[in-house]
Amino acid sequence: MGRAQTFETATVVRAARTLFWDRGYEDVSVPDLEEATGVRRSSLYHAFGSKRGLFDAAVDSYLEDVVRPRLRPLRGPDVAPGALEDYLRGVRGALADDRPAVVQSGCLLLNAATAPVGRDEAVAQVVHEYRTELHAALLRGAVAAGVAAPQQVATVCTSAVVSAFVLARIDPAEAVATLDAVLDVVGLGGAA
Amino acid sequence: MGRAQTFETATVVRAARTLFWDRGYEDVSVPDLEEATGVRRSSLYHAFGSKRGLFDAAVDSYLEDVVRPRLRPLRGPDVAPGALEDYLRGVRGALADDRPAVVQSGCLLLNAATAPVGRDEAVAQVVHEYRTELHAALLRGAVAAGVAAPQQVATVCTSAVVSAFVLARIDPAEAVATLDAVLDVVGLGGAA
DNA sequence: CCTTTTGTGTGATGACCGTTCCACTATACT
DNA sequence: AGTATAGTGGAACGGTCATCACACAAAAGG
Repeated sequence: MGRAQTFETATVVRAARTLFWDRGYEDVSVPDLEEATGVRRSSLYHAFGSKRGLFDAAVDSYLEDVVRPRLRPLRGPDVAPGALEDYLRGVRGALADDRPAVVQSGCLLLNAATAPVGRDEAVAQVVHEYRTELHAALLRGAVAAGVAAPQQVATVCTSAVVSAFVLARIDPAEAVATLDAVLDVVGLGGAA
Repeated sequence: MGRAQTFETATVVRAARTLFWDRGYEDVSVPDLEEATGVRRSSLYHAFGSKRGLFDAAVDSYLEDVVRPRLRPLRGPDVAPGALEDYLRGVRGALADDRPAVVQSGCLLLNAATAPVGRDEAVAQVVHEYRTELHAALLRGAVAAGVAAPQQVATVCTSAVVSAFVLARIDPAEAVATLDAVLDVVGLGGAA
């Protein structure tokens, strides 16, 4: 019963996610969100409760549509030997991409970690879980690849990914170089 | 000639630096700065021109008093073989420190990198130079330590330091674990 | 058809932001 | 002592922020 929503929730969340990803939580204003989504304040507040509610929806969408698909090959019961290398090269490719929107945004969650909103308990928790999930996935990849010290390799790879995303905003070339170096050190960087 | 300043510039900059370090540029308001420094707006604007001017002074102070002293052993003409390990262990110690103010603040510059103010050209440039300087210093340390592939080792260590500082705000224990792992992988982590 | 329920559009709310203006105070040079 | 100069305190500025209140629009159930 009642009037039907004139916008598609997923589309609006995706638009908001792009904006938050690029500019961070606090630098995006509600008028900015209105413009990007084409939906007026009152509707956004009706649907999401607050700016923060929309951000939380954007974070969920980020995890579901961006993070998990990239991690999928490392999470199933059978992990291919080359899955870790594939993942690292995939991230490398994304950061080396010319499209500036992709390059300069880094990671939505890591950006939030160092921002004021990162001091929020719930946000900090999500970021923590993200890193834990990433590390666990890379560990599975390291084991599957048969490296000598999988635990340390996984941690080093995780740190490379984290710092690459942070550097992406400042110096994409260095971000790529970081991933190349870790591929070398870990012994996956050969002519492959 | 004229009236003398009633506050010591260095002290005020240090207080502002602590605040910016902890909370970031945009989350610190001018009233916050007044309270932390004990100096009124008009005097701050007279001395530093703007909130941004005070932030720039805080960044200079951070580089001079925090970054460079820690990097000193890696910059002179003679670098000790253990200097790289000492540096990494020093950062580890700082992050493992119980004092919450130290632990949870990460790095003033890296925090700025992912924040809105990081999109400012001048700030991005400073952060880039910081990372370059850090990498160069670690490279000297890697050469002095006589590791097999100094270039890659330096890059991996740099990435570990960067991600440790970012993680410090969310999960200090993981930040420490990251540095431990890189010490292991690089071959400096033995019983030493 | 008419009522109920839900979504939308407009406009205003109080709070806070960084910055500026101006009168007043204190120092240093003549 | 007198005057030019620089620093300080306090109040105010316009602008923007996130949020909300209320009237109107549309769809579903009786």
